[in-house]
Amino acid sequence: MNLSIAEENYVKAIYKLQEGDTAVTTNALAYELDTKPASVTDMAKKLKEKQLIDYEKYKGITLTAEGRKTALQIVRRHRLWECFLVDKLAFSWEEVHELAEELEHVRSEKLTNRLSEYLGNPTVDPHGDPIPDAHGRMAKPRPQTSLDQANAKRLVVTAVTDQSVALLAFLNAKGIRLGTQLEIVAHYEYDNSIEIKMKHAPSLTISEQVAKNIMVRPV
Amino acid sequence: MNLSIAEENYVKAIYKLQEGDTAVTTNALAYELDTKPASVTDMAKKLKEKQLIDYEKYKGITLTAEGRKTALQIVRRHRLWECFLVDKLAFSWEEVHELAEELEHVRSEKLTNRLSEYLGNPTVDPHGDPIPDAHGRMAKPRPQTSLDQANAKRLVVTAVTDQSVALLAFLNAKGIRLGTQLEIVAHYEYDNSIEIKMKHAPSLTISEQVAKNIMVRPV
DNA sequence: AAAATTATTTAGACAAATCTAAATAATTTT
DNA sequence: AAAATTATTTAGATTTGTCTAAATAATTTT
Repeated sequence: MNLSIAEENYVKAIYKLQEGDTAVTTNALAYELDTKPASVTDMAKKLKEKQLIDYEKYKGITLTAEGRKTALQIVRRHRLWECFLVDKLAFSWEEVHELAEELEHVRSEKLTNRLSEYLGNPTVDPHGDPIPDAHGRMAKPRPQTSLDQANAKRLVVTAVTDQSVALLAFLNAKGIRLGTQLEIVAHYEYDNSIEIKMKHAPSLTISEQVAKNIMVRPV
Repeated sequence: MNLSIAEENYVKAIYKLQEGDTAVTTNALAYELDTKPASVTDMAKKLKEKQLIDYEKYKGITLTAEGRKTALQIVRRHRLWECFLVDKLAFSWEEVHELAEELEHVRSEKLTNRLSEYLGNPTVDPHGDPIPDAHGRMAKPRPQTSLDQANAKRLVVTAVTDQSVALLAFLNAKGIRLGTQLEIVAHYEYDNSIEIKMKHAPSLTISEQVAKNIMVRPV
């Protein structure tokens, strides 16, 4: 099936928003894609026609098996290009998302597989997200929670869920990246802030807002 | 200026067809882009509006200085990606053109320059075509002629002007690639064929049609 | 130089992807 | 359960890039 770039972006966004088998709403998708609900309705009809999604008026959207397969291919390409940009071209993690958004639309399986091989078949991208293999299989992420939910004291950063340039640059500035080890010093209900401490550095305070997007596991 | 992929393809095609300051005709451009003359007229108006081309009804098309600059950026990206695919991902030269057609539209100067650096700032692509540098400057290709025009006997292949998969695969099969040294054994007017001989191989016969697309210089 | 041919442009249409404004359905509040 | 609010869809318009068919300009042939 030959999809346009717009169609690919919809499929990818639906995949991202669909937790389990909860249907994705028109509004949520419009917000995610920075477009209008009316446009989402239009596209939903097309993608249903192409059997990539299940869609009934007013009932929301879910991917079909075929749609999920397509989504995983796009995600695979996106994350492999991110690895390439960081590992080979020395970009920093907050710069690569936008570039990968463009590169992911080059739909050549041969290119994708060669790129993967060239990079040593990585299983996670620079933000800690798992990379689907050529068959769409993904390593199950190890149990992780967001930093604001963590009970353990000594933690390691495994992923970042919000890939906005702003957040990633902020974390960069604070010295927080994948694999960074840290301890929770205190959690202040008073102003919803968390005090953390990294090795060889003074402790620092971040908001719960930020902590929600930092995934960690006990070390 | 933000150009669409279609606009970029027109600018690139005009650059390719424009020899010296001869204007490019509507028909030639339509043929090159596999579209209709009427569509070319439509797009010509848009590109004139954007000051990328000079265009007067019935008088043909030439690039402005701005248009030439844009074209060179696209050509630079195209040829760098071709180098990447051949040098790093082990594609053969006939496979890379189509992929580079897509990759060339990722318009990030930072990416382009990092890629160039990563490849060792190459000055020619896998087909022997020169790569413009970040300022649009290109190494002047050394004097070369097409194989069917060559007078010298001992020659080296410097470029291939037609990048169709068919021709490149044909040359591959015959063992002809960039840098290949050969001798002209005979040129038969009778059936417009040329007999050539490469080192350590029996002589072989190719048509003038093919020879026209093989660029050579005396060795 | 008139006729025939070829090249180019115009006019009007279409598909894809989007939008706004209005209508309708679903959900929440009172 | 009626009213108010929110979510979604429909209808109709817009932009981009393309097309066909017809009209016009340029060039070539006779």
